[in-house]
Amino acid sequence: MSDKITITFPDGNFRSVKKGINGFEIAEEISKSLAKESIAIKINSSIFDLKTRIEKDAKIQIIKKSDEEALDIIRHDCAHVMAEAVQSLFPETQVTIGPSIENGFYYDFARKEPFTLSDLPKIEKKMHEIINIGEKFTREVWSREEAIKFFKAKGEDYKVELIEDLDPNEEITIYKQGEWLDLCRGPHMISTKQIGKGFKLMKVAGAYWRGDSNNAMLTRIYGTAWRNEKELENHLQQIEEAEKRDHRKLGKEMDLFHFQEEAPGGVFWHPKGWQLFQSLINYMRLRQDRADYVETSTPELLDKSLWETSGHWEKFSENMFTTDPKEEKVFAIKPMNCPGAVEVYKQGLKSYRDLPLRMAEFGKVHRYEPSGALHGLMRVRAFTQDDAHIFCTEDQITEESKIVCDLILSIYKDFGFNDVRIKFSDRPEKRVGDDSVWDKAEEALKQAMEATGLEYTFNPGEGAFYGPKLEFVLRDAIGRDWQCGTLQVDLNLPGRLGATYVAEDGQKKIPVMLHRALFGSLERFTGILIEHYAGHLPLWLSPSQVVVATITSESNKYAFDVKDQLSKNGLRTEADIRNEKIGYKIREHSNAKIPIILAVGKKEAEEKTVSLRRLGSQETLVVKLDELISDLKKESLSPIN
RNA sequence: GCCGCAGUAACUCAGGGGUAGAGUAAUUCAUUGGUAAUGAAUAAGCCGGCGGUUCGAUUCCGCCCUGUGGCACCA
Repeated sequence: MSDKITITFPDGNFRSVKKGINGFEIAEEISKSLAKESIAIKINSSIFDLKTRIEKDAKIQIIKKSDEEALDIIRHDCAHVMAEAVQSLFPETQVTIGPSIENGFYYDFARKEPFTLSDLPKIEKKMHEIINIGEKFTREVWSREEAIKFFKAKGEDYKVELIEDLDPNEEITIYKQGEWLDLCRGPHMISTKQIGKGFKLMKVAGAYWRGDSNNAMLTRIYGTAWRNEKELENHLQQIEEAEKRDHRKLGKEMDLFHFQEEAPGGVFWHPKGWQLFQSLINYMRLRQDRADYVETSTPELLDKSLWETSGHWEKFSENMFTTDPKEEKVFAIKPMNCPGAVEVYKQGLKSYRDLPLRMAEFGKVHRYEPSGALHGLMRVRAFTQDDAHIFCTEDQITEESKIVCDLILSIYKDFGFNDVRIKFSDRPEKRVGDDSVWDKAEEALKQAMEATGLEYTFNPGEGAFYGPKLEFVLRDAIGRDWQCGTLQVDLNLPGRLGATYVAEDGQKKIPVMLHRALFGSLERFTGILIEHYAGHLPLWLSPSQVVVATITSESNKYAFDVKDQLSKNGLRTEADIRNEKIGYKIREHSNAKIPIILAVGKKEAEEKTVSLRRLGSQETLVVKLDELISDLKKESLSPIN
């Protein structure tokens, strides 16, 4: 038997090495600098500690600190170092879990007094000390009994619970760094020193043990970690950039909307915000008209019994607003539009010839969202859905679903959202209807997805209580994901609410109902657009499109003349004839995110021109008034016109 | 809903057991100017609400409301 094995590198080169060699030794054989740089090894597509012995022929790749794959390991190491720092500073603290996450890591601690922001600098300082010492990470395999005994003795109840719940066949591995140790699968780097300085503790938060609100609340510390300080700096700057785009901040600055104490989760739309909101509705209405939808409107208050019949009451009564019973009847404020839509459908006898019937409604719904969930326009208690219910036959599900998918993607493109992901969710635990019906609904939706050829990910158990659903997640200008559109195949509610149609054979049948929303919540979508565009709305959406600003009062008359002509041509225009310097006016209107500022003075008045300046540009352009009007008329058209 | 943090002038924020502060905005006056802040003066506050401690609370303590960062939830 040979004591040699063959390792193959990513570039296809291979070499014969002694059996039982580890990644560090391989790196050293190649070069000293590589050995210094390396932190882990990929063996046949799984990542291991650098010191892991290789016993068989394998494809390997040395992971250097500068590699993309290093991030996860650095972050996980950071979590361990933070836990050590915390336990050395606050010995009464129990550790639980501490994974790496997007952009960083966290660790959940159990402690009587939750940590506060003011504890972070101390912990961070201690972390730097631990990193500077350069404690070696070492891996050990323990027996289950040994591990349980050890953590029990230490009073680490959560760790004991974790070990007890591990798969009995799984090896129990412990990672030590200096004196401190943790139950962990790894991998880790060689030394804490390799973490470097590219990390920062960010915030503290409460988090339930094992993500279950029935369990104890732990105290979680979040950190961000990168390969070097420059990357960290970069990340912090990105956070700042996102804060600048915050729709709550911009909404105030642009005078779009406000919230107040008396209406938690309710939006007060100001004239400009409402203008934007209406532009979106008008756009969607046109798109729907062209896609053969009809539009309806149904009552906000419906007898509670209707919600019991639909099944909403059973699942969501806790989250529904109801009226104070002035008579026997209790009314519920609608949290969804579907029962109303079915009632409209049920008026008059429907034939298979009427199907598919695509019925839209810009319905305002109210949901009692948990107080902690509220967030600006993104999560409110009263919002407007661009809802529609497509009544169709089972045979039509695939085609109709495909049409909806195409419509959604086409609409998102009009706002510059080209990166859209689709999630497919199937039956949840708490649901209505027989499994055979669910089988049919899920199968139909899957077939529809096949027909579109679009890629999707699978979200088991996340469907609506009446049917499986698709969710459309779009990525904005700075790479954040927002879940907006949805399509749900419902073979349950139409039957429960008594909808029928007469089929070709003269028999009454129950139609299928597809629920779909494209923007989802208009309020939320407005918020997303504000952040996506950083307040720089395209001309067609901008509530104020043009400001005509005078240089001196001499040009007031001309300014009003320009404003009138633009207004007559459908451009939302204001004149600013205040006794202020032009620089002041430019600054103010730029801050208010007005897309186009026209400065007019003596010269412009004489020549019938304007001096045009666009938001975000320092350039000025002198243009003839009539040319400007025809250009802006074109530019301000919505994408559907 | 749970854990942490916050609430002071229209806005952004400082302050702190003894009559409340700044910048911006507003109002008035002067200034008529060429592309991101002209100058001066004036006025502006139940210091989120309710209780408690105290001679005295905007400040300290408790409860509540709202917001906020997470967790949980999201038809």
